[in-house]
Amino acid sequence: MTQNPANVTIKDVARLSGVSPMTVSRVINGNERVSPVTRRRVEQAVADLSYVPSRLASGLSRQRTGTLALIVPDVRNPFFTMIFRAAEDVARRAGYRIILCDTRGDQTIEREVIEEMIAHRVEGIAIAPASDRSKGHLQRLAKFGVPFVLVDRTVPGIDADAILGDSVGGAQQLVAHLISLGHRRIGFIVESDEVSTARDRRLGYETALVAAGIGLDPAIVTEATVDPSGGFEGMQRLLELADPPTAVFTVNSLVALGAIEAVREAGLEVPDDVALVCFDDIEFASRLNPFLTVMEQPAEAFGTLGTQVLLDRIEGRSPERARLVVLPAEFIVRKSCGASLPARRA
Amino acid sequence: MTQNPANVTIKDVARLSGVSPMTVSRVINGNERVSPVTRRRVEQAVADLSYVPSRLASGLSRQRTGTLALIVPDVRNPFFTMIFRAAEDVARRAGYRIILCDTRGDQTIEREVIEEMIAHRVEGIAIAPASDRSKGHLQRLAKFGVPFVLVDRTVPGIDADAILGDSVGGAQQLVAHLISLGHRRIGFIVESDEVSTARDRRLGYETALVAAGIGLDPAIVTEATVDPSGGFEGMQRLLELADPPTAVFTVNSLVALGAIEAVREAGLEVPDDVALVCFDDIEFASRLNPFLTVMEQPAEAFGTLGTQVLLDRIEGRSPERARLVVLPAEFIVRKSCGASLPARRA
DNA sequence: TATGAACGTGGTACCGATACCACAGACAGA
DNA sequence: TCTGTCTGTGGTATCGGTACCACGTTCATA
Repeated sequence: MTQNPANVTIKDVARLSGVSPMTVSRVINGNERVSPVTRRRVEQAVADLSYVPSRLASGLSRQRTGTLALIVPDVRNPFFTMIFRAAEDVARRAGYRIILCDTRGDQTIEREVIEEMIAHRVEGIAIAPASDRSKGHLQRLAKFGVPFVLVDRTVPGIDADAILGDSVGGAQQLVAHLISLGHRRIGFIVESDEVSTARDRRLGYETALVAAGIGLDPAIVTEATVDPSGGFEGMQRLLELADPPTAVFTVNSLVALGAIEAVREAGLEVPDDVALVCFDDIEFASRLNPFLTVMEQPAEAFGTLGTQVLLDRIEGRSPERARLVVLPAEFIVRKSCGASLPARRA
Repeated sequence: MTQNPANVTIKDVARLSGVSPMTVSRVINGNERVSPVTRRRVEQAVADLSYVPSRLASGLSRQRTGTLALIVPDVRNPFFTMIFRAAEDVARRAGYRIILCDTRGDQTIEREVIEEMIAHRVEGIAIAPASDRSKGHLQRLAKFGVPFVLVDRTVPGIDADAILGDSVGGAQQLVAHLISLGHRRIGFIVESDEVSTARDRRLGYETALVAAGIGLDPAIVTEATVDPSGGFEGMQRLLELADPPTAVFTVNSLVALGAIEAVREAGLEVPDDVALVCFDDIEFASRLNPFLTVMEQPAEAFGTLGTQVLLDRIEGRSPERARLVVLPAEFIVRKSCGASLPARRA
């Protein structure tokens, strides 16, 4: 039995090629101050022994790991998956690796994951924080001097680079569209006010209503978890009202899916009985059935720009002040808003 | 300015609490042979300095990292995302972290990623290999003594623990169902024969046809990439035939989505003009529109069992021989197969 | 009172790589 | 021929922890 290659160290390579570990290190790292003959001998030994340098050791010695982290609340949400793919691409090109972490929107897990990443000595973090209560976690990152960029969500009191969507404007446009179709009683299924996108979308929702001279009715704004089951329950609550909304805006498309199920379970239909609009498209769902009227956010751009901004910050190319990027969303009218139906009132 | 806590080492903590680094190490690792008084002093110092032990250093010294890797061909595929979530859960409970890697089904990236994970000294890998050509990569893992478990796909010539779905049986059942509905000309859109699930599903497809006394026609079996665009092109090819199939089986649901688009673009409809069945449900798509007749695989179970089997192997609880787990799939009849339509022929 | 075990703690070497400095030899210019 | 520079290489300390062994105390038991 030959030795397990995972235990082969730089010294073994040095011994076999008859040079010092230092020279092997130079060859591995592409340092040009090595004679061609030596280089070849070392490379041969590396191959013969199947030597793979330990990133633990080199990271420790070099005091840098070349690793980033992307922390998101839910990898099942295609929006975040797309961000990851794009981020990975940019990171790889820049010579970094990226670790994906799922917090499940849970503060405790988020805290653990962040400690984890600090312990790993990642060089930077892109994070879609679970909520405003993530503030403490982010301050901890700042204290440790770990650069980070906020993706999709801000946190009050945290001054950092951020890549955001235009939640206020997008929501406003979605709701204005419903209004233009004649709706005046428009419900809103939204997640906790402790999430910046939820707050911003609520603001856009209210702005659109007020601009149209429609009074706000807190009874038709309901809080839910950001997944289909949350949307289901939220819609159920709205439908049980004495005077239910004729149209509903949901904070994202996962919530919309559940909302639709609730509508159907009540023996009603979308958009005939309840019109529906939401944020974020779900590619796979829309291909099968281009149904949801959505405000589609450029997920890849979130990942690409987020990573670039982070790398700029890490490598000291950023200005002192925090950078803020706001990405416009694309309004896609499909069936769920009932745009093709006759307007309710002229 | 206080010192950056990321640079605080065990020695700083030792100095502040007036003990040796060794004792600090004991406190950190919950070793009970430390007096309560000392323990409290050390804990205080840890808190005061915001000390977070370096996983690089401890990993290097301890010769174990407590890290696993999950390598998949496409994180956008909900099937793999579900596996990740489940795997993470099991890993966390067992005190391990898990790194998710996306190879994009690309051999080159897969090779890089595996080298990466070896360099990281992960203690085990769960992998859905890109194709049979991954064999070399897996042999490399074996050579390095890194335990690994195959998830969803096998590779000929690789003897390792594996968690698989019943691709042969599932495919057979799907195709038999189409036959029972009167179809005799059944197409197949499948990925490269270098992927075990593709081979197995093809085998199931052929078995079902032969069992029904239907001849095989290579003209209506077409190869495609495993995503909507592959399905789109595959279906286009089938529809262009002089004698196109009346029903089509696609290797998974992402392919099915594209196939449906092609059918529609040709001015036809599913299932009226072409019936459709496939593997893997897409939760988000099916909630919106319970349309696809599918063979749903228990994705979470793949992740859960895969990780458990891997951990057993790592911790020496496994038998010498490789374990093979085959998970049954669930047949869900919905609209795309046209089951509710009058049968074609009696 | 002597003995030995158990307890709490520290010293030292080492995990595997790299930074920094030193140094021998080749070679150019005076 | 002598000096000075450049090239290629090695020695040593160090990154931040941990394993292993040793040591002084305390305390129960003979």
